[in-house]
Amino acid sequence: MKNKIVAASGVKAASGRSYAPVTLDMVAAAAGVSPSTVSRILNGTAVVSALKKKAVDDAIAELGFVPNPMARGLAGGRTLSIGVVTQAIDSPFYGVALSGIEDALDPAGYSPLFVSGQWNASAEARCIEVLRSRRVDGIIVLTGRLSDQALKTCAKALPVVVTGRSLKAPGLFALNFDNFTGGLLATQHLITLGHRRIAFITGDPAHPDANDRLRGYRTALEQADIPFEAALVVPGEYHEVSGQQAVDRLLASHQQFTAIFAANDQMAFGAALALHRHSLRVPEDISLVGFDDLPSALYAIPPLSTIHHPAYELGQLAARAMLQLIAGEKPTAEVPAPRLVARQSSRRLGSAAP
Amino acid sequence: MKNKIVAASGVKAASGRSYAPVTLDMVAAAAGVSPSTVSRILNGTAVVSALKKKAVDDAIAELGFVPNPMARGLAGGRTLSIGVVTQAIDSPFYGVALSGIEDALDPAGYSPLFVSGQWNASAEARCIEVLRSRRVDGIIVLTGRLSDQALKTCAKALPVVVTGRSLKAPGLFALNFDNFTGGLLATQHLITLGHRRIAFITGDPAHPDANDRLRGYRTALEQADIPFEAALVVPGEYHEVSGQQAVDRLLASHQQFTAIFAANDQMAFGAALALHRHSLRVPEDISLVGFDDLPSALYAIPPLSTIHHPAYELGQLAARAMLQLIAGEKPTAEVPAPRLVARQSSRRLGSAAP
DNA sequence: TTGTAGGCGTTATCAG
DNA sequence: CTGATAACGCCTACAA
Repeated sequence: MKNKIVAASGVKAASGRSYAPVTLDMVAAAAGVSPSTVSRILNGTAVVSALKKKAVDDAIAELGFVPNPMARGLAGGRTLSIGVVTQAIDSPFYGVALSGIEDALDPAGYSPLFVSGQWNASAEARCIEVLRSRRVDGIIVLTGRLSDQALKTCAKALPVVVTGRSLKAPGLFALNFDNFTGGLLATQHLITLGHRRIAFITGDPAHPDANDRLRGYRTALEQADIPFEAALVVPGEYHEVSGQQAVDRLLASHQQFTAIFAANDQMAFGAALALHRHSLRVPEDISLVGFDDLPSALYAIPPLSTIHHPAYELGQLAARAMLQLIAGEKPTAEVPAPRLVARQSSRRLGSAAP
Repeated sequence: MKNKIVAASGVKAASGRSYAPVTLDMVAAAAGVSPSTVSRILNGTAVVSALKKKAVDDAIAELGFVPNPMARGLAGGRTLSIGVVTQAIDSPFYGVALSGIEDALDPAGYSPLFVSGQWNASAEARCIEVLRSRRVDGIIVLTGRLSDQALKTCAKALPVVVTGRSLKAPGLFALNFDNFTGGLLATQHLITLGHRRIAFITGDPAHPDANDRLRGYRTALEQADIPFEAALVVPGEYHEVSGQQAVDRLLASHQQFTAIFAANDQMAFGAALALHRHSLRVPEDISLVGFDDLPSALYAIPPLSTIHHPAYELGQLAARAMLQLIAGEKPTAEVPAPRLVARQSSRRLGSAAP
């Protein structure tokens, strides 16, 4: 059913003609059947004789008919559009995820409707109102600040897929990345390289994932019998400036450290710049590890060691889960496990060569 | 079916929703007026007595009524949504522009509907079909590959705002950034610093802006009486890898050069990495200038000198122009002029200190 | 200034 | 299997 819609618009695009309001009724007339029959063929709602089906398919192709989503939404109660609450559409991390969502939704004939919550619970709540008023068929929330309760309530009204937290509720599916293990891996990596005084730049404490990453850091230290030192943990806010400031503060405090683990890549970039400004080289003087594996991590100087966070796949998974939820199936998607990507920003303590 | 209320709740119950649809009719009933009066107040279509207006406004607030965009769209009115054809929603440049669009549209009650064309004319054509089928009130095309003709045709059916090219047609408004001057400024900057052998990494030749930037480069050379050398111009494709490869090729060709101007920041980042890999320092050995002033340019090491391209403002301007077009006004927006942002990746030729 | 009636393009519910 | 017919929620003449 869905494929037909895509095919139809493809044909129309290929013919390059300008828009004309071809309605379902016109198709019906052209095919010599009733509108209901056309509708049934379009939606696979009922079995139709092969003969009429062909006649209708031909008419659709001929006329370049594209169903009107408005009318469809009004009559049928669905809009073939999925609301996506993101925090910042221009974030390097979310951008990739959105791209994954779009790609997964498209073949099913659904369109994403993006709204930005700006890391602000009340803005997010407003976003959800907007989406509802537009009668989206479901809502995907990319790691926001809404309370679990708010999401559960929302899920009573329409399917919800949320990333960045674990949560169980009817009509709701949560897709959580294992930030704890990610933090663990990153820290273990540095420990394995011989580092013992490892500074940590935290993420925004309001994010659950930030705390998980911190827990991973602490656990790795414990496992290696390295005492935790609060002075080596500096607060950040997940963006570049905060990483830069964190390092400035760290340096000003005269704490000794040979490595830095930043809770995300953006802060790692800021940290790298601060180190550079203080004439500290990465990785010769200080090893640096980030988190997320943004596309740009590969082009940092030196290329950043980091934890791979599959944002694109996450978007795809979320979208597919939503499609399943809508179809009444139970989503089973699992987020890929975190994986360390060792590049050139980290090296063995005291080694001259990499 | 006995009456509307029963019918409505029946539908909702069937689809398992608890979201109570408040309709315009209900508002009318609550306020003791006719539906058309409510509609008029909602749209400002006609003058209504202050008394009834207040009653209706109260009822709307009381019931938490939100007009159904589907019904509104179907009935022939607006959908309050603007289609935005972007090339890659996860591009650092476009992400910022989208953000500007969203922010400018929101206060007017419009929502953007983003679709990605992937730098592919036929995909873009399909995008436009999708947007039209969703009955968007207008289309903003962010620098695509569609032919001017295709855009003009499209503009006959609904308002179109396009960036990245100059074009005049009824119902169409083009917002073009002055890429030529940008290229000129960047090159002049390097020349002023004493550089004479300046390599240029081009953008994808399929983009008009890429050629304009190249023209700017050539013109600056001419003005300074520096002979143009084809061997110093290497093709790129606007992404990091291509910048990296361009430098590899340049170095392999044994051409002498003291500076590189990359047609966008992403290629400049790739170029910087390639230089780093070849143990060439920026800016001590090679000066580097980019184009676009991506947010991350500020955090490159060293921070990248570049041409400021106001992506966010561009998005805002495009959105506002669209709003004007819809209102029947003639947009007059002008894109801010390009501006050089000198940071640390470029310095005077032969100088030891910055 | 206000109300009434008809229709926008589909889907869903009935009979046949 | 198929075809009328009634919604869906709102807007816009047309009438009053």
